[in-house]
Amino acid sequence: MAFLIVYVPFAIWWGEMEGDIAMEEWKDSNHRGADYLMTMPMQNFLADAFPPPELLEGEGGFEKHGLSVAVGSPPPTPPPPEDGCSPLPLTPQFGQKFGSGGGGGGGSLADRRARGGFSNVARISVPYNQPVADVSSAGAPSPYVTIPPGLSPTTLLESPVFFSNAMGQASPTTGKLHMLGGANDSNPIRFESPPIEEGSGAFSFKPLNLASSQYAAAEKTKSLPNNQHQSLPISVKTEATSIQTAQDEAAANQLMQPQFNGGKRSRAAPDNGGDGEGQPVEGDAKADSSSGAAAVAVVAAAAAAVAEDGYSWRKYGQKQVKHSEYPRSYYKCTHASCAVKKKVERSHEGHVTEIIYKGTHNHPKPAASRRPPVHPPPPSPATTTTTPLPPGDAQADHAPDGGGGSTPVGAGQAGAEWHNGGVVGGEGLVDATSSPSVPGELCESTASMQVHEGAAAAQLGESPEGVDVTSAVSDEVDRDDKATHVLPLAAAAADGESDELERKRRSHTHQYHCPLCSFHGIAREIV
DNA sequence: AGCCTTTGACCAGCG
DNA sequence: TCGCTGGTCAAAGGC
Repeated sequence: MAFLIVYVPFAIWWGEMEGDIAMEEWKDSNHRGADYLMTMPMQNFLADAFPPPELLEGEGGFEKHGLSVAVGSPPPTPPPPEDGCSPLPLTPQFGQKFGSGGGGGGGSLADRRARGGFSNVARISVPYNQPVADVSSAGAPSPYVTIPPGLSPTTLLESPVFFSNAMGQASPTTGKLHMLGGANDSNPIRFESPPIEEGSGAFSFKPLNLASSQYAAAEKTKSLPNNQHQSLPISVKTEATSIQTAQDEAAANQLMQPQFNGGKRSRAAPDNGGDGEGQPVEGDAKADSSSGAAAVAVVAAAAAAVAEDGYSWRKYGQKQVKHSEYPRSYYKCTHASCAVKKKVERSHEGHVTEIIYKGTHNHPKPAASRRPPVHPPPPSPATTTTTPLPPGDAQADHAPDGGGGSTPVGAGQAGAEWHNGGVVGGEGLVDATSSPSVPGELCESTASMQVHEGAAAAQLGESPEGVDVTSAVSDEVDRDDKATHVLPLAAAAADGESDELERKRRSHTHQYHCPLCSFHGIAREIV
């Protein structure tokens, strides 16, 4: 089946967060490829959201604002985030023993290796440490985040994750671009319906950088003036079996707001692989966020949405997969008649590197009641600061349940500051601002995150700070899971994968930055 | 008591 | 047919 893949990169901001976040690199102007195929039947959602490739290319590529989303298969149902909390990955999975490999405990050597978890260690840092600048320059592919089935591409696109505010920056993905046309004329990209083909779309977000780890971050901070953030790659993929309709939007809407209210996390830990799921971004966000409370909320919601879909999930397995550095956790929707499943890969640090949804929820999200109560975020000092929170620490609560976590706490309240990757193309920033709270999964440091109202401001006419959204069109052709699989940017770069691959990967991508949390997100279209 | 996570084992697909 | 790999099951235990 087709997948909707979303890559959400986490980035860590080093140094100033100001609006400067230039995501330049993100865009890959050259590669849009003819491949830009949006074959998914998601047209419904995406139609507006994605600009035609041509448009994108206008600027050498893609970088226009907005996300590009590829929809592969039937649009996933957008799960409204219910739980207010998004789980943050607090607990690294380092010593964790990974689920049984096929062989189970006694299993084959391979299994043992996999389970050993040892292997992971070596690999862990790779993706995260790379400085953004490098990445961008390198064109490193970013990791992705998959969009939950519950979320419709549209939702994602509009979600705060990608855009600073609910209003949503105009972006191909958001589908709002077309609306913004006037405002953002500068943007090359307009959202006319992008060429989307049914059946094969893929929507993905990739994490750009990899320096998610605090450790690395700390060091880099000093050294990297410009490269202020490192990102952690997160990919989210969704395989949707059915098409979503209004439901998605509704869900999206729900995600946007309610979530933030909840303070308490639900138990379920959706994305987390069981580790802690994300915790709602609380706290700090508020500090600065004041400026964009609303926007923040939205953003957070979006983030949450990505990270958590608002549904309740039960983890039924974990396993180290060969192609992935990190263990993959398997979740099922706890709803009686719902067969939706999702696979979540988390880094040892607890960052979600990839989420793959399979199926579509055939039921409404869990009652709001489950949403975590809002926890007042502890004021975090460094709201804007780059100091990355320790993965675990930052989060106040994580909202576990799949849905759970959808939102982080107070997301609305929390003001996590997000920057969307500006258009790399060098165009003006599109600001999107970020969301206050990001689901832990997506953003570890959510607590500290603040939201810039950039996006909102943008709409308002204010210039967004640092939020850049980049979109690129890519040639990407991969459809299968592997194809969708996200490689850490750093790794990719290091590996020296062909430029093309990276280009492809980056194509149709949009970047997002969260100054505080280092969350970088990239949406990528996969055909 | 219910729900969830953990994790070894089992199963199916593929080369 | 075998081995590898990914996905799922289910017992045990925790909250």
